[in-house]
Amino acid sequence: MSGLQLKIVPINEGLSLKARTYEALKAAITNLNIYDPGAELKLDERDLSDRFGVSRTPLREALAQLESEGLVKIVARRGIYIVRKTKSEILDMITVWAALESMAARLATAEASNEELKSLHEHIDIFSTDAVAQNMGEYSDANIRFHQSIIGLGGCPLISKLAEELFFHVRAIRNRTIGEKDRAKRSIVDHKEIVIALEARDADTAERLVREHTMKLREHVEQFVDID
Amino acid sequence: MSGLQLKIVPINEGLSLKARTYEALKAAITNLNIYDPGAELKLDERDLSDRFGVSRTPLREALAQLESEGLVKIVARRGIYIVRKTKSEILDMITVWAALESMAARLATAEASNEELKSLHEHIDIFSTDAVAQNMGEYSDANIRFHQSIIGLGGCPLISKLAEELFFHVRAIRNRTIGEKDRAKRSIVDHKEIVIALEARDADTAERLVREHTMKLREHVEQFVDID
DNA sequence: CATTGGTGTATGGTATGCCAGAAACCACGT
DNA sequence: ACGTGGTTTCTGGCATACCATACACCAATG
Repeated sequence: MSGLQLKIVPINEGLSLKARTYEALKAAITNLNIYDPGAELKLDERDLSDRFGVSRTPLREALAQLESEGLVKIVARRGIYIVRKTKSEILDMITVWAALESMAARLATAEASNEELKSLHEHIDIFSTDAVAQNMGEYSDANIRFHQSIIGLGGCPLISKLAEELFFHVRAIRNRTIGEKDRAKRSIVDHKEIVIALEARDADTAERLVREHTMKLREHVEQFVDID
Repeated sequence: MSGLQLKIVPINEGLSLKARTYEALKAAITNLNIYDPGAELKLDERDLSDRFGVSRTPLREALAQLESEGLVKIVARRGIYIVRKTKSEILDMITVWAALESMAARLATAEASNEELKSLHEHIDIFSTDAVAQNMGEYSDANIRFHQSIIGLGGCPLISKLAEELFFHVRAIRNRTIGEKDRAKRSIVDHKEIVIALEARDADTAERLVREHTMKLREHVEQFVDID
């Protein structure tokens, strides 16, 4: 059998310095709560290149990429700044999220198998509407996985990719939206209705429910979250 | 009056070399019909830096940005390749476009003024369904402006920005989809219905019509366009 | 003639040094 | 004390030189 053959593992060795620097920077920014008033938003090329142990060249290329993604802003001879999204921009992102996920739901009614749709229950059924109140953190994770699953079931990689980028930004203000038990309970009910529509292969209803659900979040953020 | 004051024009001088190189490269790629079998898809850093008259450093940063936008692919020690989107990716882009524009239409029913909605007629009324056949090129431009206008009336800058990026890619295969007079005539009818729904402030209908209209394009591309 | 190992070249990756402009600092004159 | 002008420093932009590897070519070997 294959025991006689050498087991070759691709060497890989990791990617280029630029790519690794990019990842490290992104992770660092991710872990920073940029909406804290005291957050350190200014970066310095030379300082970073020292701390990462790479020269400025790959670092600069990583930064340029982050800039084109809108995470940082580079100003010549002034500095590099981590960008804080405005509230308006975050609301727009949620709107686009709603557009994407509702389209994904529509597609899922045609593309997803019964088994795939069934798997959505995993993210909901573990929480009775009472249990939600118990552990908000755990619920929040399951909540995210639920929405990402729907997007995945749409079978459109581009939607998944775009949604992931949006999620990255919205995540930063997430800790300011959760915590209300009432919202969470209502959310569970919404999710159950969405699954029912998906399993009924009712594209119009699934799309509408998903859109309304996400736009509810948008409204909530608009009313109760203050980040500017 | 202001005639006594010096008229100061911002010196500007143009942006950084990196930014200008980026624009030049993007324009060059735009003007290249990348789906022609004989198109030159391989780039060379040193050659480009010579021809643009800049060093490799800003050129590389421009290329890195183009890569993160998916226009080129850089392979270490192999070369830089202009990316040809697969048919599947293009279909996905049209799907996302449908999601975005239909959401924009929904928003427009609430956000746009009557005057703004009225302005949509400009892109349609000049073409009777007969005149369309006369000048496909001119119609095609008006067609694009019509859709971009709807997206603009949604009042969500992020949707506009994303749609513009998508448009850039889809544009490259556009010349392979137009030309059928029947499709163009049907398109005019669709557009008129969309405007009616918008002016009636009927969000559900406007969203549905826009989505269906764009998904029709998707279906058409799927059936009749061959780019792989 | 086919295979194999070496060697040169092309090409992207990285390090480094210098440049120019912006901001902070300082000294001087009023 | 305050405004003004120069000077120093900090910082990103750019050019250049060198590095490492994938590939092509070639020669030696059977």
